[in-house]
Amino acid sequence: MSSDLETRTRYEPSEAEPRVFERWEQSGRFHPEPEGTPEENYSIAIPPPNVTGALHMGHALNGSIQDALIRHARMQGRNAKWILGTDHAGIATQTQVERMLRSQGTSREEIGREAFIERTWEWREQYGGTIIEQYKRLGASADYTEERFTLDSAYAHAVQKVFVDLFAKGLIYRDNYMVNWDPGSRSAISDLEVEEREVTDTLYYVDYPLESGRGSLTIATVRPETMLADTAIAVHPDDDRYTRLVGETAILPIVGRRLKIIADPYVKPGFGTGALKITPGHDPNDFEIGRAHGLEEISAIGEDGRMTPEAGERFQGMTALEAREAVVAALREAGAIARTEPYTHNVPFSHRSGERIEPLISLQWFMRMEELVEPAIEVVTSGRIKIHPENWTRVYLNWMENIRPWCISRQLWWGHQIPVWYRGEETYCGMEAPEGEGWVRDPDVLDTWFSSGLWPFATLGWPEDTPQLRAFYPTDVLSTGREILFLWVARMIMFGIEFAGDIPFTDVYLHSIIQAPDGRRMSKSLGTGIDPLALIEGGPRPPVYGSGAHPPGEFPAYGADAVRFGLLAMSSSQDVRFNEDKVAQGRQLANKLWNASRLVLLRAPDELPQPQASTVEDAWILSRLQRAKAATERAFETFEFHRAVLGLYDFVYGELCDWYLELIKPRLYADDNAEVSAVALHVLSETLALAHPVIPFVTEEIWSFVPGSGGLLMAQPFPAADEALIDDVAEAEIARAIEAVEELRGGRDRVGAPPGRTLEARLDAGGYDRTLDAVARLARVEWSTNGTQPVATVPVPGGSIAILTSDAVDTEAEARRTAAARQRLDGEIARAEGKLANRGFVDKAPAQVVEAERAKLARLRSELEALD
RNA sequence: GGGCGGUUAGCUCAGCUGGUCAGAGCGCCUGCCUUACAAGCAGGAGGCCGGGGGUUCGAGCCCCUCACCGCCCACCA
Repeated sequence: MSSDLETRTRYEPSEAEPRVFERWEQSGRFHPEPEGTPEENYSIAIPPPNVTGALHMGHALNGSIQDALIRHARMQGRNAKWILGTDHAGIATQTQVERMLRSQGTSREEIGREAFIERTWEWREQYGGTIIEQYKRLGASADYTEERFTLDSAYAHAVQKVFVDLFAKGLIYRDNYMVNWDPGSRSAISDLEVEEREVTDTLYYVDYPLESGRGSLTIATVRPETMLADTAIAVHPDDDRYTRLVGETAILPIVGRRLKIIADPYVKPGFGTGALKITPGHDPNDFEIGRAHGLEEISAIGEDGRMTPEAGERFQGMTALEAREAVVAALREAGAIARTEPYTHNVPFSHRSGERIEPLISLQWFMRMEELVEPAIEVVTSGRIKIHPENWTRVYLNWMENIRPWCISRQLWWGHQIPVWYRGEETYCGMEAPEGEGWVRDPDVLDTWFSSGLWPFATLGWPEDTPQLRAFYPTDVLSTGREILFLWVARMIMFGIEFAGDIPFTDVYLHSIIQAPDGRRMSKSLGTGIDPLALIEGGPRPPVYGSGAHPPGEFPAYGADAVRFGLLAMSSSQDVRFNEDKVAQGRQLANKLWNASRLVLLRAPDELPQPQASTVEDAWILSRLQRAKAATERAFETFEFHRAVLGLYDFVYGELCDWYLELIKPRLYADDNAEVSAVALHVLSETLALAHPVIPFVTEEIWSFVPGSGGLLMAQPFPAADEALIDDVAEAEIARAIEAVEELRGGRDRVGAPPGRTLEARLDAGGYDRTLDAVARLARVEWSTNGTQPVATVPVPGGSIAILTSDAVDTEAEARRTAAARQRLDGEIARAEGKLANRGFVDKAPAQVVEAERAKLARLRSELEALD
């Protein structure tokens, strides 16, 4: 294997990653034994992806986050379990299978419920494993040995138990109530599955004649077809225009129904005509008003989206849209339409099917939330559960405080069937079918979110008292997108407290949403989505992703580490545009680590002493390493993953490779290099361990070449910062040397020195005692004490360096350059002097800030002086 | 209608409690096939930190306000 290291100058993720994953999985370390307490252990329950799903960017980002957290905890020596599984995803899955059936020329109605469910299970067998395999490709160190599915029999048992218990407590009830009817999936959906879209409709002004014959009342509506179900007209109680009419009766055009004119403060006098038709059967507000006033509820539109017999013979069977046209035509004919105007407003649509929601009254199961909400609020206000970023806490609390009943029944076949049976007037709720003949089970299934609300504990075996539950519940972190904070997170908290007896997790991390490069949502239908696997293994790059350095065509095979790095680097603010450069940056980092390791490993002797700093650069890199470790640790603690990865990148490039390795090359190439090898290897090993949670593959691969490493990097301790190794003196000296080298290189360039040429230079600055040779070598100069006139002078910390020789010097340009440098220094000196002359600054600023300013001034002055 | 983010180099973004904070990656320009890496190395150009007020000795960083952009929540026909 070591031949790879010698010959390969490029790290090949596609070659290494599958091999490394194999080793991990074989090691059994993804599966923790259910030992110890939840406090000692660490666990994360994955937001279960839909079985129907394929890995998208959201999964990949969240997977990268969770895996980083899990690996970090595991390396800290904690028994770490990443609970894995998939969700049966009622509507989504049923839709997919129905589509398949249609393509086969049949339908679910045709084959019947039992066969349909069977087909769906088959479908799941065939396609349900896809996303799990994709998580593996990402490097997810989840517990694959205990994969869960929300329809597994044990899980179903938990769901039934929760329902039965809540029913017994009276929190679940059945009622005729206004629901969001989704004509697309032919099911009720919850408020949270409704999305508002802006639509321009026509606002019709319709005259409703008064029964008294004394004129008419004009109302405004965008849905004239619903007037067939009107049962009243409402005006505001203080609306002087109408108060005299309250209690009178109007006649519903076309239908002729008598409508009472009522007063209700809900009506906005300023909107439309100030008179509102009340349709309790088809409008949520009207429904409330109707119940408050005891109005009749008429259902003119049925669950099939067509007009019911109650709409009248003329309209029965029409779709709502057809009925609208017919009603308008009839009204026009009767001269009842006063006028029309275009009207733009928000209209509810189904999140799932995309169809316009039809509010209607339906017999559904509901869950009362007040009792469960209270403790779920308390655990957050008390800080037992922390939400990150913090400002989402208020959003959570606000929603919880205004919570409404949850419609939990769905008119689907795929899901947890409601454990309720009916016989005549009797209703039975229980885990098993009731004894006796003639019972019919409720055909509806539960909202998918009802079952996924039990995820953190049902996956661990609840309601049984299992070792897994005892070892890993409560879990530690729940990482997810904020769009399901209410849909899912809030419900897990409520169910967790109520049924598992404790909060389900202590931290909720709401990650960024990654958008397409043009700022739109990543979506299949828009063509703005990309497949993370295409990034990892190579694949099509859609047009919106192609530009500049990344033209449309194919993604290169970046590898999983690069994708993980890139996604974490992008995840800073709440909405972030996908940036392929960041992924490329991750690939460069992997490659850099690989090559840095080659430099160190291929030269390290077999016998190494204890690593110990013997030079200033050794002390420097050890000191910088401690800072990198502390910064990484802090980033993990605060869920600031972009800082963790970009900080690592900066350390590896800006300190380890660009400077430390360059500084030690002469020592490394010497015959007796054991001492420096020991330090270099130590720093390399710690860096690999530090980076492992975010780029696990390449670090693990390199680790296998580290002499004496033995075992897996994933099982090594996570490096902790050692304060004792912080060395401010060494840091200052190397910082100074680096600046001098950079200044000199710039100077060389300006005097036109060929890259290979060694120049004569004179150091007119202090503080370089231990770095003289290093500066000379890295800047390719030879120190001289020659007092001749320099061809160029560069300012460096503590003075200046005079460049004495050169082949082709543009003295004029260099003079301009020196003048510019002088001008800059003059300016900075003036600014510093001004600051220090300011009494306010000297008196009020902290002493150390003032001191630093004085030191800065002194330094600038000496640099200016040295230029002359 | 309420709330939350964002507006910093050509592009995508960092800038933690206000004091070397004006940065990174990519792109661009100039050199280098220097014995870890050409998917590399070195150097360089490029920004009144969205506009306007204010607080402060000192403000991308705090306050107010305006303007756009994005998202979440919300029962105005």
